[in-house]
Amino acid sequence: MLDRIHLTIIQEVEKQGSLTAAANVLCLTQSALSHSMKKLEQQLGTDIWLREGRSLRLTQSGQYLLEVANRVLPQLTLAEERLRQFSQGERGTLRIGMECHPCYQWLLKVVSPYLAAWPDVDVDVKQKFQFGGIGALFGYEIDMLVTPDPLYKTGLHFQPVFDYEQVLVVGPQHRLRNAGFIQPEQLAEETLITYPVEIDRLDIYTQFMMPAGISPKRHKPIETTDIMLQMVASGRGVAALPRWLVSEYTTKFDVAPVRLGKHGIAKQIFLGIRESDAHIDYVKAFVELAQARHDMQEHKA
Amino acid sequence: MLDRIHLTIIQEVEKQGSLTAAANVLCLTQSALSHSMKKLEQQLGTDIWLREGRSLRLTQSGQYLLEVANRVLPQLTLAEERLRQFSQGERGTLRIGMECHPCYQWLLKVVSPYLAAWPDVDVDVKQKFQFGGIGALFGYEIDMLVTPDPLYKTGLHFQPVFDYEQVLVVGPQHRLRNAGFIQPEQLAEETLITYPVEIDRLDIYTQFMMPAGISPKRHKPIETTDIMLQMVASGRGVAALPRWLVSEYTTKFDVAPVRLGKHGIAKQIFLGIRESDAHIDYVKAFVELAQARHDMQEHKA
DNA sequence: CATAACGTATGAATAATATTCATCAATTTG
DNA sequence: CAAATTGATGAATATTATTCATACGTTATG
Repeated sequence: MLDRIHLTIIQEVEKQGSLTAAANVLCLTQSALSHSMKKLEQQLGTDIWLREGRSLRLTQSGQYLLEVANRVLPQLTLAEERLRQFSQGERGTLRIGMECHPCYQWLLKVVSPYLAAWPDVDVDVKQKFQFGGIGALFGYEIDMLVTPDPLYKTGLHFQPVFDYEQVLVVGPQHRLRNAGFIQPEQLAEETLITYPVEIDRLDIYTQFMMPAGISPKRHKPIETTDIMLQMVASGRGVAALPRWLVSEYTTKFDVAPVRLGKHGIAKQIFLGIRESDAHIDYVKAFVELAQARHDMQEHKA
Repeated sequence: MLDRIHLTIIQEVEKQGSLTAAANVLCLTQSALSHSMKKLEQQLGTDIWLREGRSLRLTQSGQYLLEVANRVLPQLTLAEERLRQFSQGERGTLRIGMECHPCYQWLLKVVSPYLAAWPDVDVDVKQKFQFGGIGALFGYEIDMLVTPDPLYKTGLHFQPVFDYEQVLVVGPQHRLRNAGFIQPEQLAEETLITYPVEIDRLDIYTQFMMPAGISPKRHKPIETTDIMLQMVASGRGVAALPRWLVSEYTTKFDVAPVRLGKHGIAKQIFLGIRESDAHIDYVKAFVELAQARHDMQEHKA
């Protein structure tokens, strides 16, 4: 069977000019090369070299094999180099899953410096999962999960990476705009605009209105943050978003944040990975980058 | 070292779904595959499969290796197939050298049916040789030589493939046009047009004029047969060409052949090969094709 | 829920293969 | 022409691959 060693020998013999010289370079004896190639020639049924006195000249088969060697061997050495990079965690693909809209905003800020620091790592972002984010993590659909709902299970590791306050966003001249904070009842006559997800994943429902037995007058799902705030700014309803996100949009739209309840709704985003991946350099680096940003945030607060 | 067998195993395991099934297909034991791959994993420093219960899942490294396998293995099997074809003489490159202009005309007629019969054989035609045609044959510059001057030496094999008469070509109203044959002296006042080669390779000199101590009034070298005959037809000189070649041009130009000397100049073209190549199918086929045409020609005559 | 069936891992034994050593023949070099 | 160099080759040896026997864990089944 035509094997890597044969291609290597042919290439080296051509480079060195003789079996003996090639044998030295390859740390083998001349005899070994001679035996190897003779066997190959017998198996292929064609000579690779014409033996002329004590020198070798490639036959047509030999020339062809040399071309194959020059083409194939680099592919194998590249593969080995790549695998070394994989094993050192220098290269890979980081598939990040996300389960919430604020997560996405946060991610954008982290990925950019990460990509710069790890040029050989590809980052894929996925948003839909058949069995939920945790399932996707366990099922190797993704390698990392950004979520507000950690699930501390064996085999997984979660850590908080971002703290924020969920606030109500109102437009100009809204009657609640200057309230220090609001009570659930004050939303009963409002149109509530949210991302199009199940109600039990909306904190303003689960943590604010549902405990008080209140529903908004109307509920309107909107895909994008921009459109959502545009509608809020034009007085078509109110929304619930992270305070920091609202702050970023106040120059663009005339909207204002209002605290939900006396103490506000405190939220956290978590980063989850499989514990078995914790040693991989480029995974570790991502977690550490997130950690560092989190520490910075706490220091400011 | 990443070797062909490893790529084969990875590919087959993926195809069959398990080590055990792949082992059967590859005519090895499950144990052999397990040992092989474990060793590779240790050398590469990275796992290829994640062992989950009794099934295997490719890691990133493994997926990458599978891609490499799918890309590289076909190249190796193709190479083996090509080498088999080389060994069977079904495929190759036939480098044909030529030393005379009539040779080229003859070759064109033979190559065309040959290429049709041997679609996997490339034919290269070369016309310039550092050490002459024979030298090129010995030096493996070419595999076949078409020449009027065979040299029967050990290691080479020549055989005649074309007989023809070298004749003088004259234009319309030429004073020699209707002579049955001419003597050397009758060329003393003519302009002789020939291909641009050394005089001692021109038969009309070596076999006709030089023995009689005669030179033409002028000697004009012309590259192509067409231009040459055009000049002859316009009365600008006379030329020496094979009779059959002149016949082919009589419809195109108003030229006529005249015998050189009472018995004419008889010429032969020979086909030479290295004896060591005589067994190669596509070489043998070419020689036989030439032989067949020669026999046909003799039969007609 | 026990148990059969199946898949992988592993150490030791064995078989197969590659490599070396010693030597020859042929060719080139000085 | 002697010395040096190169490739080929058979036998001895070392290395490597493969098998065998078996263990361990998972999955399927009645």
